[in-house]
Amino acid sequence: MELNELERLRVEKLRLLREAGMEPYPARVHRTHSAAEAVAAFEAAEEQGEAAPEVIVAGRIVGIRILGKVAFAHIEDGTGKIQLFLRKNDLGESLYTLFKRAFDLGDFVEAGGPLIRTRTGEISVQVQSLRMLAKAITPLPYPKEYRDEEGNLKRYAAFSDVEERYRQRYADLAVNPEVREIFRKRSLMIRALRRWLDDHGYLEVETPILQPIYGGAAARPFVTYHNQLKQKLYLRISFELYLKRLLVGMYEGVYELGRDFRNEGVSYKHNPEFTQLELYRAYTDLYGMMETAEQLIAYAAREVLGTMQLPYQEHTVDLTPPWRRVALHAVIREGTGIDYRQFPDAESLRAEMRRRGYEAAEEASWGHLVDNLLSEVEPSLIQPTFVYDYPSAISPLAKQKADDPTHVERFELFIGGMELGNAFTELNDPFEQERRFLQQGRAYEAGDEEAHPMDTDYLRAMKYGMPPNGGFGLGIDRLAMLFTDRHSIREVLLYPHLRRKEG
RNA sequence: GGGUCGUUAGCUCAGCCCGGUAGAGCAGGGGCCUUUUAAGCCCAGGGCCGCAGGUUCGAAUCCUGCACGACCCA
Repeated sequence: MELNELERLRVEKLRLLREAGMEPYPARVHRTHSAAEAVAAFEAAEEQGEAAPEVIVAGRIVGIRILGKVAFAHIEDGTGKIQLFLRKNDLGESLYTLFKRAFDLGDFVEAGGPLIRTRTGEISVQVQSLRMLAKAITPLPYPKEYRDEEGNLKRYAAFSDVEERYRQRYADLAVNPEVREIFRKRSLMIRALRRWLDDHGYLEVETPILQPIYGGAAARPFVTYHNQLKQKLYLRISFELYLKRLLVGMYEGVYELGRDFRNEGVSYKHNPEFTQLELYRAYTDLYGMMETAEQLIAYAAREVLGTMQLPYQEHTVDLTPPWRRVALHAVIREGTGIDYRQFPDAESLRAEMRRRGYEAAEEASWGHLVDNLLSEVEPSLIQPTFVYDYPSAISPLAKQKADDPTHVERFELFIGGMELGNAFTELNDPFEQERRFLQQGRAYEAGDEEAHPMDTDYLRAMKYGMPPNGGFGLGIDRLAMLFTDRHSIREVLLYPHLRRKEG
């Protein structure tokens, strides 16, 4: 192990501890109270006029102030912080000296003694016994905390280098409590989504991540290989086709919450693997899914944040249902001045887009050009908005509108200027589905690498009869961004993808 | 993929324009200090200045390339 100067000094302290008969990495812990429990126990005793309880607390040292023959330290555990008050008279010469010489910021320790209030009124453990639980060799970049003139808690030189925070997330979490809070909220959010679905007749299921044919979205897959079966396999880009097969199998409502993988660029709202919720429900449609989306997300906000008014970047997002519903052609015309319905082929739409100063790639199909126009509008869709009626060409799994087969019953949900969800009245006509797959095949031939592949087993399932149904997919990471007011998906992923770096 | 910016001590940063061989605060080390909470005071340390090359008597500083990251655009 290569050690720097600071680490070598701490290794020397390991020796000091062992010489004093104190094992730096013992197996047993004798904690009687968490930090929060100790504080509560003291306050309860104080209120009852009883003697202060004796406790043993355990945690990481996050602050030390040595004043001579007396010292103060704060330790932190999963419930919060508590102060240790150490006196030479209480600990004895040798243990007190060992504390001064061998205990550092970042060490996990155990301290026992009665609870007291110090002169400044802070509830503290007046330490009689002290053990090392795990000596830290590498110093954690603990910031200093202080209160400014207005009394706001400020931090001095906090560990904030974005790259290092992601590469060493453990250190980030250890020293930045607000980062821990992001992932706590994320977990509560996912729990709330599950609870709502479980309470509304959805069955949670698990479907293959390794798939012989990928599908359910427009994206390039990661490819892998099964050696024994001598078979190419894809990491799933969505759960859609496997979940809808289950409706053929007579489940009325199913959902899956898990990881999708898309072999595409990284951005503030894209990571190659991301978490998705997909749900499907028989005997409903696009409009049922709009209500489901509203109820589900509003419920999670109420449970996790206690409010429907979310501060997001410089905006306040109001999640109170019902949400705005606007047709795709209308929202695009509103934002760009182009009514794409007047330009029904790629050539004329491309010309019109260029005339208005928008980029339009030569090889882009009509459907993709429409999608490009939507991207122009996307950042302005801050309040929850269902954009509905999408071109069939870019929606091979959705049912066409009865009065306009060039469009399908599909919506995308936008909140905070991001696409959060996608839903259809699901296509359940096997012959139409076959035509769509063939159409996608032609698009692939024409150079669209994201075109949907043919899936004959899916067609076979549909031929047995698939009930009319609605489906909705929700980007969990982006919802977490919204709930925690983070502008980057990496802030809501514990281990975001980074390029490898030597050393 | 393109553009802009960044990378200096364990952490947070200054120094770079205008080249002369590296600084601060915190952390760490030694000392004083028996109620502190950014504790205080004194002393002494600590650096492949992202990597490689070029220009120059001399490069953290100027130039080129590369790596990694941030932001914007595609």
